[in-house]
Amino acid sequence: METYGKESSKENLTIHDVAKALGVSASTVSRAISGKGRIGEKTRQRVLQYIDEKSFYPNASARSLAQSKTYNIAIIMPEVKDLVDMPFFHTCMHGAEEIAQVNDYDLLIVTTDGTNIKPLERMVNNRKVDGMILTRLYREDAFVDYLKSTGIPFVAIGNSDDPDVYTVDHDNYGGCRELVGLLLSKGIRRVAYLGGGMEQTVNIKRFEGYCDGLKEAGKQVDNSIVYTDLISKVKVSKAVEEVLKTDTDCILCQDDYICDEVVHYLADKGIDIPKKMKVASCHHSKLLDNFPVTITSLKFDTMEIGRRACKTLLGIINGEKVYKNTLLDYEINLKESTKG
Amino acid sequence: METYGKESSKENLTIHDVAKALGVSASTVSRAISGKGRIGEKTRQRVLQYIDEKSFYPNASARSLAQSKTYNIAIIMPEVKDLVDMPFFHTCMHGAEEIAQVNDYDLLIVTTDGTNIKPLERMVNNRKVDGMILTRLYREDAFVDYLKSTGIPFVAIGNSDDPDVYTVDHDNYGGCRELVGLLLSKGIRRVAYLGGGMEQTVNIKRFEGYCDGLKEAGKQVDNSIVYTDLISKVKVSKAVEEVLKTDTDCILCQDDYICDEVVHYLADKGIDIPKKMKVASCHHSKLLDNFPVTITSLKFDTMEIGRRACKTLLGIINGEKVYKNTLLDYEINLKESTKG
DNA sequence: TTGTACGCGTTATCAT
DNA sequence: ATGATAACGCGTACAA
Repeated sequence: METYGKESSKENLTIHDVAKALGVSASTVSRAISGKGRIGEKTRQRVLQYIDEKSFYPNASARSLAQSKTYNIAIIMPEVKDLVDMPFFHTCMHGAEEIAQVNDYDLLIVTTDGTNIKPLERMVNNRKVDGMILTRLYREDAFVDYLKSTGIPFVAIGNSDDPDVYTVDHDNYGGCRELVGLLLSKGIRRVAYLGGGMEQTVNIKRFEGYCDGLKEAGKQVDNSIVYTDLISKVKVSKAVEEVLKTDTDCILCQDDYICDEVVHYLADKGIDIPKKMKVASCHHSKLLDNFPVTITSLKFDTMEIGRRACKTLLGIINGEKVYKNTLLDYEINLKESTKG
Repeated sequence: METYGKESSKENLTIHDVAKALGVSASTVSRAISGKGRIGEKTRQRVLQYIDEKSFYPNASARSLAQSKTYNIAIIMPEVKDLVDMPFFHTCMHGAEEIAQVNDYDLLIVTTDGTNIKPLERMVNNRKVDGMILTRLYREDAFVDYLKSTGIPFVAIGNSDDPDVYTVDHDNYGGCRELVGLLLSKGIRRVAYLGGGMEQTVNIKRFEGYCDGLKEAGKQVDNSIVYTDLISKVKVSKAVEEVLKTDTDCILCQDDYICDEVVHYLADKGIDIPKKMKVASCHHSKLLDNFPVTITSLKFDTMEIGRRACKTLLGIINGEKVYKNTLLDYEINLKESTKG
């Protein structure tokens, strides 16, 4: 096994090689790189210059083993099937990655549906990551229970009642409440609510905002124009059909996916927006940009969600003091769809 | 150091713990797990049962260090700015992850623009991955040059002249050629081509397919209705405006992003599709689904691209024989936009 | 300030 | 078939 010329080839150097070449010990090299422990400034510079020159990079696995730290974090993505709002998750992912990268962490993606925790277990059991970001929260969240039981640091995107869970979220509640208030102040009389399920906490928050927005304006929540189980396009259409029978003059959509269906339905029926019916959405994405009429909506900085989630996670990992619950601001975009 | 009750706590076991408990040596345990090396069937079962019972999982970092293998691969994603066709990349990503997961590999994502190879270098230098998937290919690709120089296994999504590069791609050339032929056979006389830049090899392939499709039908490529530099919406509009001055009866769009703009422009001008102008796109995505008129397009199985890229990469890593260039099939969807 | 020696948990080589 | 032992490359008490 001839290893002559090893140094000059693409064989990887070790701190021992560096140490030998510089006539110091391996620990000195280690210290120079990590910055930990006392070390003379000149030797430190000497080492740093040498490893830069020779392009030495520490072996991540070895470092990992020695420190019990992987410098990896994982982000859990929902199954692709319901990819209607995948852009949201992907944008979060990129935000998280941005922060991870500048902190010399790598981001590992894991896709799984809401029930299968096997992929998480593998990561945790094999100690492939130092922490995790959960991109979705359910009311009774099996992932949360599992992660808590393991003690691994994690941050969830969304809202949780659990005082143990670190969360980062948009202020869905505040946004919806203010939006509803704004709509009512503009002369709109009755606002219907079209939502698609209450399993995810984000939807609960939006609905609460809707309710409190009404109450704040002295109005009652009228259950005959409230829908929270519109899990298919057909159901959305049906709901709009029902709403049209009442004297409702505005439809508030839980997200732009529902809004998409509402707008299409109204267009099909020749019902003018905003003349005959006003429409607003609790979430803005690219989807809304392709409509003939611009839609009033809540705009959130999704990338920032990912960034903050990652920052918080790294904070926890590094034992820093971080906020338990981060609530990011919203922006209300008033557009044509609620004009008049 | 009292370690009583250690087993029941969340302290992680090692193969030594297992070995001691079973009265065998650590190497035996290792063999039982890996399946490598000779080992008695009954001891093997005994070990396997025990580790299952006690939920022992090998430490990934240690294994990594010992084997010089990370069981990680990376996928390089383009910068988020031009997220017009991000869904393509994200879908690839999920496809790759699916395969990675069933092979006990983890997928690490890295975002970078076309010029900055720093993030790649970090991964390679620190040996955090066993291989990489490149989701984009440029004509003179700095990433390819770099990766080749390191010797790390990698697979690129797209097309490359370089005989050293493993690639997986849709048959963009064949698809476009057949699509053009089909359009012409349906009575269309002149097909304009609207493309958005020739840096990426996928666009070159599509354009070549367009040209050869024409030639095959005995037509000449007419440069006055060919655009390959429409890098903004305005430019696309301008191009359509120009094309409308000629007696062109069909516009072939390089991708659905351009198609989006074309359709909107025509709608604004009150030009009926397909009566006054036929439209087709070389790529289908969700974007096309929201149009008032259904669009004839090439449909590719993007998830499968990711899967195959990952399979190929794992094949290379494991020293298996794999195809150098994989070309996946296309599907031509004839819709209203070219009817007549 | 620097060096020595050992540990991190696994795999691989060599005996037995 | 199994066990002892040496890597793998880095971090870190402890010693000097």
